[in-house]
Amino acid sequence: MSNPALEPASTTRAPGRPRSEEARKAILQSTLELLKQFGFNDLSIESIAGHAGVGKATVYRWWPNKAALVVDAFVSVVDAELRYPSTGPAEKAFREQMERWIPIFNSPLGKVIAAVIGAGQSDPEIIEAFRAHWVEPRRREARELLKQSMKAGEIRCDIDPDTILDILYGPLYLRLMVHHEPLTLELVDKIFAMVLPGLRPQRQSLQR
Amino acid sequence: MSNPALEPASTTRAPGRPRSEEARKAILQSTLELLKQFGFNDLSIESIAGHAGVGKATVYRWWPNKAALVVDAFVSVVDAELRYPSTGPAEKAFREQMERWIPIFNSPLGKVIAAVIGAGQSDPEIIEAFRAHWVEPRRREARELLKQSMKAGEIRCDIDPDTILDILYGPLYLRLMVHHEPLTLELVDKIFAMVLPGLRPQRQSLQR
Amino acid sequence: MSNPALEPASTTRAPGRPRSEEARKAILQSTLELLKQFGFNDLSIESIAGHAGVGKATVYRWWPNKAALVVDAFVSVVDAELRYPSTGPAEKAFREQMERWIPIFNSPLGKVIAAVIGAGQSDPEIIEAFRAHWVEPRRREARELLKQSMKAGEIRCDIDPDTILDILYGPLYLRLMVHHEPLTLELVDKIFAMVLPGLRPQRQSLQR
Amino acid sequence: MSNPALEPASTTRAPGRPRSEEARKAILQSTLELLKQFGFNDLSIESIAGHAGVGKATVYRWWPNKAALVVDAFVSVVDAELRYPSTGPAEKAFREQMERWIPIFNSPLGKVIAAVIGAGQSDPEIIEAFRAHWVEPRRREARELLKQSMKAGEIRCDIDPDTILDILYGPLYLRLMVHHEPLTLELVDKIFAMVLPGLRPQRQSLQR
DNA sequence: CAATAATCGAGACGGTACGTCACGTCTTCTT
DNA sequence: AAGAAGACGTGACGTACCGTCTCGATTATTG
Repeated sequence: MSNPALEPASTTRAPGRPRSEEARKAILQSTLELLKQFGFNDLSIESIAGHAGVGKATVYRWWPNKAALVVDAFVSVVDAELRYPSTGPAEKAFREQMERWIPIFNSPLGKVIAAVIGAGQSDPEIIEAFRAHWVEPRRREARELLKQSMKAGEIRCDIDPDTILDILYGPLYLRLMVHHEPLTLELVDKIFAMVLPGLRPQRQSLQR
Repeated sequence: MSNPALEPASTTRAPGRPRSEEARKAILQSTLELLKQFGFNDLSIESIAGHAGVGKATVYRWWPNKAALVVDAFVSVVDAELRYPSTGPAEKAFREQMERWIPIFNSPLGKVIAAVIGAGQSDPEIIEAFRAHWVEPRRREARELLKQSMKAGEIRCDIDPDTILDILYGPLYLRLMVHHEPLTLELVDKIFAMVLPGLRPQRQSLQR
Repeated sequence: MSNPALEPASTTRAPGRPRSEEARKAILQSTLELLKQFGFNDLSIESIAGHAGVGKATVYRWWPNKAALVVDAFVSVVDAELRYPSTGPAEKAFREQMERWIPIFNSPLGKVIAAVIGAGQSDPEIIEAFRAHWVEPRRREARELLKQSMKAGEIRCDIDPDTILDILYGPLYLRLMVHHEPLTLELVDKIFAMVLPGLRPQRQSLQR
Repeated sequence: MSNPALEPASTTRAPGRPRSEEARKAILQSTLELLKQFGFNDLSIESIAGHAGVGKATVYRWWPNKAALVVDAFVSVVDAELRYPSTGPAEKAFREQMERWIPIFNSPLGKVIAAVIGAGQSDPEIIEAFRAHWVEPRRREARELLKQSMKAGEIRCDIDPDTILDILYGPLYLRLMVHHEPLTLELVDKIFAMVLPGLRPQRQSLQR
């Protein structure tokens, strides 16, 4: 993102005082904290700088705007963690996965995820970063698991894995964003009760 | 919301100059126009008032904040349309309804809906207004239709209607917000292919 | 200066909320106060607004920059006051005048005058305003008195009044600005001791 | 001020890399150049360093603030010139000296002097630097010349030399700062026409 | 037909945050 | 040790909107 380390490796350091790593970490940490508290709109660069004990200019030196900063903060916390690979029968694996999501969506991180998706509605870069750093890493594994299960004849193979995942996870994201109903473990049960029969191999596929 | 016509019908009119209907329309129209142009975040009440040729106070007199105004504006556009044909078999009714949503979600109005949900992640009042003026009116009818179908034994009755609706519409909203896959009519087909078997009355319900 | 009352008298008021006279006075008053304390350079619009209990935008609405504001403040305090007309023999009149200046130059107003001249070195408008509202009104009277004395044969008439005034007042302003020596009544005595002989009608004028 | 050469001459040089004389010259040169272009207020240390191809810290290492730097810069330009011819009759010496000032005050250097005095009204350090590095070196010689003339009975001795110098030079500085009248050679003539009679030994001194 | 009352437009008000700039200090590597 | 480079915390800049307010003008109902 704004990582100079990604530039072609040069043995010669840039001249001048190097960037303060403490400042960078404090800024990202404060961003997450205040994002949970206030959401994206009521989050001000000024308050982030103040909370991080950092000059406003230092924030603007490294991030062009609030959006880029929030994305960086979100990515930094989420990039390598929170992956729960599962094995065994697909049904059981997905049910376990989804049940693990419920408390996470209800935690402060859930608020951050919602805030990032929300902010992404005004800024294409944000939603793209969300897809690249959140959705896709998780989908990759899930897609693989689904394909194997399809090959094994456990689940129907006339519907692409991504759509299946949308059907399974769509309701969770909907409730995360709209708050019309609580996000409970029971919801997972009901989703599976509804979807399982249709998940198994069908005699005629995609019938109307 | 801001509709005095909903007050108890009184033959006696309030004294004083009545509200200007032209101003109201101009404000809502300008809101939609600028919303499509700039998105929710870069939309200012000041610019709406200016564009509508209206005093800022006139906006604030009738809408408490930007969110309420935006929700009102887009509700005013789609209020009359998009009601469920409340008769016929439930399956067919929902499928037709969802298919009608696809082009709408892909139109500028879809961007408005996404913007409102997005803004709602920072402001509880917004998401509440979205629920009250958008989700709930539509759910009310859909819920009724589902209940009748349950009574008629057409669909299983061990899962509450709201969850069923979350499963049906969740994928649509997810794609609307995240843009990881396109919103096509095919998606509706696949959702139904997956969900229909589980929608019919089951021998044992909610089995794990 | 920034006085709309100077526009061609119109019977119709401008639309909108009228300008707050209290705010205007508070701003000018605070400007003078802080100018005395900090001088021109260390005077910030931000502090003026804060001290006056006024929004920063209100200052910028009416004055384009710090310089215009300081000039306005200076003029407002100085425009009609501090004129000490004197009659009688020119020598005595001027000596009295100058002696009256000493305590004024040593007072806070002296600091303001010095600050305005100082600021005028970076901004032609300031020094012009200083000339128009401070120097010229006082010179006008002094010039008149000198001309009458010349006609009466009391003082030489081969040197223009303005140069005489520069010689009399130059030392005062020099000490006001440079602070190399104190501004005392004694200085006035010495100036007159030096200048009086040359002030009387000379046999040969401007001899080298 | 920042002249290590004034330190007690030591045969042993300080350890480490010696001060770069090129840097010093480039800084002073850039200061003068930018000062003429932008005036004192809009002159930034940052721009001086940039223009001189020098690190900001190098400027701050040798000059405590902008004022000292500016004073140093313009002193460096005129340091060698403009010393009083310390012999001959005092009257003639001063007249010649003052006549030499007129074109200088009218040159860009005059603007610099005015800018420094102006800036000094906000910052005591500036006016002090001006006194120490500009006024005093010149006064020292002039004072000496006056004292010798007093001893020789050429000029009155009941008025201290500094006051005499204020009377002679006050009008010049006044016109330099206020611009109400032009600075011409004629002015010098008039000053001497006015002051000379009072400069000679008087029968009764300081009479009122 | 006035008096009253609520609306309208316009735009000034006290604020808050914006993104930029320069300050004077610091931390790095190079000379 | 001094050089350049340039990041650091700080604080003021001038701008844009916020939501509230005060104007005169307009448009209705009520006495």
